[in-house]
Amino acid sequence: MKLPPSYYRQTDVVALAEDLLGKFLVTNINGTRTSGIITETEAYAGVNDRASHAYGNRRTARTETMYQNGGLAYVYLCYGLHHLFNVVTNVKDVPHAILVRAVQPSEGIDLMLERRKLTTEGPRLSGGPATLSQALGITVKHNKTSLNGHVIWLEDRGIRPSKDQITVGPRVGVDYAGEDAKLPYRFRLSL
DNA sequence: CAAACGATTTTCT
DNA sequence: GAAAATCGTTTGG
Repeated sequence: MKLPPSYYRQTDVVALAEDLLGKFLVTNINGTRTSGIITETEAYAGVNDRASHAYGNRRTARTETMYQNGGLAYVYLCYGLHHLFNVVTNVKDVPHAILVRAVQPSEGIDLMLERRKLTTEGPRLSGGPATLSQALGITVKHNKTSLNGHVIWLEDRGIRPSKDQITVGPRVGVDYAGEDAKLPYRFRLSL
């Protein structure tokens, strides 16, 4: 069920981003499990991708996480207040990552509502890259956390999306990336 | 050491 | 639809 370490070392980050649709993202932060079905992802394809933090083989304290062997969480602060969760893929020194942009709540919805300070379910619970992190309790403290451990991990529970459930399009919020902003690296799943 | 800048969300008009 | 909120990372002097 839990995705094995070998899964994350696959080399085609775009194909992997699409494959993550329908997988479960699970956290167990303070002894309580919360999870959701991944419904939106974006691929960030390393040194040749102007939209990636690692474009041009840039190695800094922050991007170092992406250069690690696949199977880690890359969590960073965006706009000073949002924690964005990524899955690091490929092998060591190849800085590929997949941004998880949305999940459909599954387990622990009460706790997710509490973390988000909401009272009812809806798109605002975990329908964006920053809101899903907050709902699942993921923060920058979980940067470099192994996805093979017991805090954050991914599971395959047998959901096999059909092609007509998947929408492909350009990535969001990366206008600064020039031509690369138009690449079809965003994947959405309608259940 | 100073300054600009976001892989966004929420609120207000 | 526009604008604020808000700060670590990165870059330039």
